[in-house]
Amino acid sequence: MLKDAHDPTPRECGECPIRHRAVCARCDAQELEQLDQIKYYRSFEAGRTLIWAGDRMDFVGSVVSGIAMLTQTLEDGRTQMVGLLLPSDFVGRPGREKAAYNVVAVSDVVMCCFRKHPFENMMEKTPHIGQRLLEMTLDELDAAREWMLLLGRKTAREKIASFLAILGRRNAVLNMSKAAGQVVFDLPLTREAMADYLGLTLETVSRQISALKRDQVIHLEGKRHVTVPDFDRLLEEAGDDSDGGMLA
Amino acid sequence: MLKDAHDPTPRECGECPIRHRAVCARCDAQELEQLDQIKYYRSFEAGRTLIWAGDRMDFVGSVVSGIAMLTQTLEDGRTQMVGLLLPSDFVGRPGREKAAYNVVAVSDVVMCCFRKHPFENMMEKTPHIGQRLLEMTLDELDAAREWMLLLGRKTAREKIASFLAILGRRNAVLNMSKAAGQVVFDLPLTREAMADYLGLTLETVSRQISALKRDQVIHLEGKRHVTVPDFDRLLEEAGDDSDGGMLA
DNA sequence: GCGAAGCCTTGATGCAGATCAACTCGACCG
DNA sequence: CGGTCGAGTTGATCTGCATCAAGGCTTCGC
Repeated sequence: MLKDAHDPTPRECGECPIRHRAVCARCDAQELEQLDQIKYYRSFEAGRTLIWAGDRMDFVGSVVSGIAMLTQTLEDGRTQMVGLLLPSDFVGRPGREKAAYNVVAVSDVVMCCFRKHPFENMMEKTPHIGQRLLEMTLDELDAAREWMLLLGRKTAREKIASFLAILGRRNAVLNMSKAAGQVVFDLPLTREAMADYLGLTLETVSRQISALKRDQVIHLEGKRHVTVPDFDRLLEEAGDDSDGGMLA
Repeated sequence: MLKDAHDPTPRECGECPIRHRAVCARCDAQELEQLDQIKYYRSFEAGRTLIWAGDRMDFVGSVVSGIAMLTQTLEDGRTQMVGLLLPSDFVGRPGREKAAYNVVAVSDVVMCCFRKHPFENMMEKTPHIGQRLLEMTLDELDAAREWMLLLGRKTAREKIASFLAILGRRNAVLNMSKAAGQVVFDLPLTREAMADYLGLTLETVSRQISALKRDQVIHLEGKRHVTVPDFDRLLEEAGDDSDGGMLA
């Protein structure tokens, strides 16, 4: 096994940035102490594969910081991203022996890992952990289904616009959207990773981004910094039922 | 609201065909009695839309018999299937007010519906129901991710072969695969529904099925009855990592 | 400063699958 | 029995994206 990028920053759960959004969201002080007994941190540098599909898994865990992707590949090398893991997202499946997907660090990543068997035991005794995991899994399933619509039925331009809209929406929530409609963010992925996300080639991704720039739907500063002057315009380009379907 | 096809067959949980696979799989006699208080059956005829995306949902439930599909549509009518519901599959999301997807009966369908609020209350008091739902949701998420690989990266021929392989595998399990490799089953979907499943047009579906028939990968009797003389051959055509990835 | 490696862009060409259209087949019905 | 309607097939043509190929920009090490 390869050595980690550098020693993970050790932390207390109390000062953990994902404390209130991860599987452990509803744990009390005593439960956190229990988790503390079975957890450890690991860091990975950008580009590193954390887990290979088929590997035996002896832990599950949460992304603490950074971004990772789940991918699947066909024998001939075609690859499709099937999950984008952000801080607080859960990795692994309790009860499963072997990893089903590759997990690759997009940026530098810190993970909070729980030894699998103790974690499974704790889940049995602490229902709200399973309840929280259920919520998170249902959210992921919704995201996957949105993504299936994109993969199956959207044009290349709509795919790019949809992806930008997702990033923009996430950022708008964090930054409490400055001014009217103006949204700004950085692309966290390379063109190739975007292509794997969207079921396109990297050339098509590049061309469609250029096209959206030419048509003033977005502005680009460098390769990664995006400004959306009119978010509604972007949503139109994304093709889906306007409003952004905020579901209870 | 439209009238149901005909009166649903009333049943006891004890003689329910999905008793041991649905959300209620681990319920004891007393819990079944509780469920009985909050459940009712409904029947729908083939083609009927059970639920429209955006509708207020006052129940969740299980498919007892028949097949239904979850679909999403873009404004201009392009539609993508995002879930295929077989007997025992769960419909709806506890905690959610409005339906996120259309649910359409593919064949005649009987559903076991639970009034939503009482069911949510019961989930809180009966952790193993939530645990069972978590298992089922994780399985669905895996299926969705397999599907994403198909939608994003497979050719039309591979998509058709993959779909036939899924049906064949399911049937092989039920029928204990007669003889060496020979697998037989009926297509439960129209060409159009298959197209919506696979992100293709119905013409392309038809052509690729004809091509697989021409190349002796399958035999057809009528439009719907399929025989697969060599299942491994079909799996090769499906393109994915042979063996069929049976994961713990 | 220079070469090499990554990441990205842009152009030329080809092809898989969409689109448009005609036709077949079987089921149902008066 | 003929008519209609829905499901499926097959052909001709078009087009969006993949593929192949060349080159630009930035960063890094020497």
